[in-house]
Amino acid sequence: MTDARAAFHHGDLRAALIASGLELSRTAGAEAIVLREATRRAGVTARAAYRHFADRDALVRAVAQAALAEMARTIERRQQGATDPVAMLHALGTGYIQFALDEPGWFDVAFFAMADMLNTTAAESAGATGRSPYQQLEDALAGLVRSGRLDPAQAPNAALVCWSGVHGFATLTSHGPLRDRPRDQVDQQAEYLVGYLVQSVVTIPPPPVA
Amino acid sequence: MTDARAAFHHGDLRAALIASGLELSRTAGAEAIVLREATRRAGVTARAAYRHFADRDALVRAVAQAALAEMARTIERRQQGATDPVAMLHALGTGYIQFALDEPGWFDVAFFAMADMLNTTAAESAGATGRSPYQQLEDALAGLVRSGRLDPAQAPNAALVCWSGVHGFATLTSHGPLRDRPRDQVDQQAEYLVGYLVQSVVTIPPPPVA
DNA sequence: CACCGGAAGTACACACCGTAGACTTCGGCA
DNA sequence: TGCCGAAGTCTACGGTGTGTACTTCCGGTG
Repeated sequence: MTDARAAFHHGDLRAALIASGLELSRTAGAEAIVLREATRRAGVTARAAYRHFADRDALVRAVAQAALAEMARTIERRQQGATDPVAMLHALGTGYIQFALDEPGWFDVAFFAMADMLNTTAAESAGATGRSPYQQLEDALAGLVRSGRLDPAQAPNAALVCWSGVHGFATLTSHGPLRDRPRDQVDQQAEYLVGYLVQSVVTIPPPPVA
Repeated sequence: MTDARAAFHHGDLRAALIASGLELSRTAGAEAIVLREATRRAGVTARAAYRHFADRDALVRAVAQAALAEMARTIERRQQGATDPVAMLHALGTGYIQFALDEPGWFDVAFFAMADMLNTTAAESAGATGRSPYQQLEDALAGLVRSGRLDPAQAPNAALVCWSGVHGFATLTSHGPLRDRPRDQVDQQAEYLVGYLVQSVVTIPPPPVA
């Protein structure tokens, strides 16, 4: 659908619009993606966008997938060289948070992509190794299970605890109440939190409270 | 500024606009707060809103504070009758999540109010007991410290871990990737997560990883 | 009591947005 | 060569936030 022959009047409008969307959302988040401005930057009439996207929301979703892929790449970069599953999980957590802090606009849009669980595992949301952030979490936990440091039955719970904790922290510190805290303090707290979560996971989690 | 004598041509337009804003945002979140529609519902010209709010954003923030207060009341209701600090903390966590699930629109707006840490402690964001959700967290942890179940030096870290975990879970399950999960399953996971966090807090947390 | 100053609300206007329908351009295939 | 369908343009509509200028009406002061 977006093969080379689709390059027609324009070069590849679909890709150009997504690129414009990334520019627009980088500083001001998802709501800054305005269809008319994106087409303007691509040197094309507003209505032309409708040949490639059903409506503005479809464009935003496409940009979101691109942002999520950017996030996956950031995480992969952090994980580079790590082979120990514990180190992998730790790098995943800090990479997730780092991306939210360094690219708050993209983190905001990426959440749109995540909003649909199916998209989270789509190829467009993946990094160089072809894994989306959520799949990267699954991978890291699978590594812990293989190395005998995590009860397989507890893996889903561990995913929940880790994802919730890291995502909450990322949200609170990038858009939320804690967004004005000095960066070095936030980095320190992130390090603490991720260390805390990783350590929790490699211990047997408590059973649900009755 | 909003005393009874301010009731002039209209009854109390400021309050009426906030009420309309709560209606509008209840189902569709913050972006559904459209100034013209709010004034329309108050039976007044669009421009009249500017006598009470600098711009749309100011209205949204005011609505956000009201939503945050609603959240505080939900939590208070959950805590009713609990005296044990552990039970208080547990009820806080589940109340926070319950509100996000039952009122996703208001939870979305409330985050706008939280976006400024000062607002989080403003009187308009408080429940019947005059405490905002963040203050309720501080109170619960202070109770744990008083009862000797939490090292005072670890209280800030505990706040961070709890808030991040609960907020992340609430976000993921109300607007995020997990929003389509069946409600009873989500409730079960919420119970697990909150129990997990509470138990973590009453244990000595691990030191930061070097 | 008359009056008038300022607060509350109105009328109109503007630029911008997302999107619909009909038209034009252009490349590849018969 | 001729034509068909994809890609993009033109024009238009209703909606939005917001600026400037005007009107309406209350409450305190002479």
